[in-house]
Amino acid sequence: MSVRISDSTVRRLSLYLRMLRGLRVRGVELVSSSELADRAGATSAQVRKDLSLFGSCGKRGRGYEVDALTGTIEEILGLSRVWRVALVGVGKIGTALLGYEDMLDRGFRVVAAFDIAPDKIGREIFGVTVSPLSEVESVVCEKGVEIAIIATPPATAPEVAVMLSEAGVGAILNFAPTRISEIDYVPVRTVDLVLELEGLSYLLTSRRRNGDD
Amino acid sequence: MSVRISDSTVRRLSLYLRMLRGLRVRGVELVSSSELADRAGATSAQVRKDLSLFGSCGKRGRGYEVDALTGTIEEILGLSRVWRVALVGVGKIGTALLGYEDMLDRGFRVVAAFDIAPDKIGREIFGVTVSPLSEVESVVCEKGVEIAIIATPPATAPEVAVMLSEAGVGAILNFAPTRISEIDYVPVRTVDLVLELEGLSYLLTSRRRNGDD
DNA sequence: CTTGGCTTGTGAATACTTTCACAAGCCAGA
DNA sequence: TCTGGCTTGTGAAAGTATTCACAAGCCAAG
Ligand SMILES: NC(=O)c1ccc[n+]([C@@H]2O[C@H](COP(=O)([O-])OP(=O)(O)OC[C@H]3O[C@@H](n4cnc5c(N)ncnc54)[C@H](O)[C@@H]3O)[C@@H](O)[C@H]2O)c1
Ligand SMILES: NC(=O)c1ccc[n+]([C@@H]2O[C@H](COP(=O)([O-])OP(=O)(O)OC[C@H]3O[C@@H](n4cnc5c(N)ncnc54)[C@H](O)[C@@H]3O)[C@@H](O)[C@H]2O)c1
Repeated sequence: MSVRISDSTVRRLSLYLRMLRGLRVRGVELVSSSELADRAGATSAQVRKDLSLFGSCGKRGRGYEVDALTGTIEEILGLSRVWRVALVGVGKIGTALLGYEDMLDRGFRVVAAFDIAPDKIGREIFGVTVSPLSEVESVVCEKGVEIAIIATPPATAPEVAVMLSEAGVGAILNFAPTRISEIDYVPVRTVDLVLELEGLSYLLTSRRRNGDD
Repeated sequence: MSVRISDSTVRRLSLYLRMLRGLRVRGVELVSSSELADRAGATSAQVRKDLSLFGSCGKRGRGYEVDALTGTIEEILGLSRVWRVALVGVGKIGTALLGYEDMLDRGFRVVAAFDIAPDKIGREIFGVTVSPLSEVESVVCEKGVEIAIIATPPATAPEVAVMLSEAGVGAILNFAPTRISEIDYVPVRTVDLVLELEGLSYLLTSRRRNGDD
């Protein structure tokens, strides 16, 4: 019954979903593939292909029902529920993430935080109490943590990932600029800020090289 | 003379470069495509294809010269220099970014910061003085800002992007979960944390649906 | 100098994604 | 009920990216 949905399609589905939720709040009932496309930066054909992957619910001549489509995409992406998230490394970026309200609005609740620095442990930050990393196993189990975010220095990230996967975390989002290979079928995604800047550096440089065209 | 290098290749080049710099510090002189591949999460054939895009410098039977290859990739990506970066929106994430030393180590120096909140303006944070957004044009020009990072609330991000491109910024890295379309040939990359979490949500959900295989 | 082990560089093959283009279908209005 | 305008769903085509597989080349050792 399940089709494999490619990574790039999943990303676009997320974007469509964000738009659809906005439309729903505004009371819009129908939306066409080209409207969705405009705001997600895709083409209308792309949108229709994406949506047709899971026997689709559009109405020829009219468009898609906002309500139904929102539900379907939430179902596919697993977003009709709230995920329990842990944060490891309550430093500069970790603290910012703890205060990121958007996460909860979109279905990700931070229920635990870990650090190794004695001055961080025990403190309550944005409503979450920081536990010592040594207690990761018990806390993850007790609070039912499903996804972890790593925001520790790059050198420690791989070992932290191992601890997390052994503690039973199901997926990891890594902010440290270190490659972490999939451990024991726990998927890992890395967000690397500097990598993105380097991509922009390439664009600026190659453009300059080819005479600004 | 210039070949178009695809986005995914550019990303991998960044990863190779990071590894190469590490090897250089450790005094390693030669590296094979399979060693590079291991740590970048690619295959050796992929590495060789990537490197052969720009008439390559490998030695059959031995591998690639770490030093020469580092230089070549830095040249291609435009990383043999320091880029001047501005940060707009000195809130939770913006402050964390100002304190992110790794950026400078990798060739991106934050030379200006902007906000609209009166209590932020004029303060010096991690060595950078916060200017009012209204002065963006003069400050960008004066300090020679080439790349800007947007860390303002999502609703204001698009208008900030317009101001930045009009002020002469060459590229934008956007942290707000809003699509910003390319304005006037200024490339924009968006880093969307929640989108990444949603991708993980999909993986966990689809796996569960298909019986953990 | 020759052999053997190893690694690059690259066409060809495969796999994956996106775009095209149009029949099929829906609805509003006459 | 019929017509015309509009939008979906989808094969087929085009475009990209990755993997395969092997000749070409290098070096060290004998
Ligand atoms: N600061 C940023 O804006 C930024 C942006 C993108 C990525 N990053 C990355 O995020 C990571 C953290 O950066 P930061 O600037 O917040 O650094 P930081 O030094 O402010 O914070 C690191 C925190 O991790 C804790 N820590 C260290 N080892 C640990 C371990 N083994 N287990 C648990 N906690 C541990 C430290 O006690 C500290 O609180 C780094 O990998 C950095 O490259 C930072
Ligand atoms: N907090 C996080 O960890 C986090 C993570 C990822 C993405 N983001 C995104 O980054 C953005 C900022 O988030 P935050 O948590 O730092 O919010 P914040 O409210 O702490 O900071 C926003 C800052 O932007 C300033 N600002 C508002 N409008 C502005 C304008 N037009 N020009 C310049 N400055 C302006 C505000 O004065 C404030 O200082 C949001 O779009 C958020 O979705 C935040």
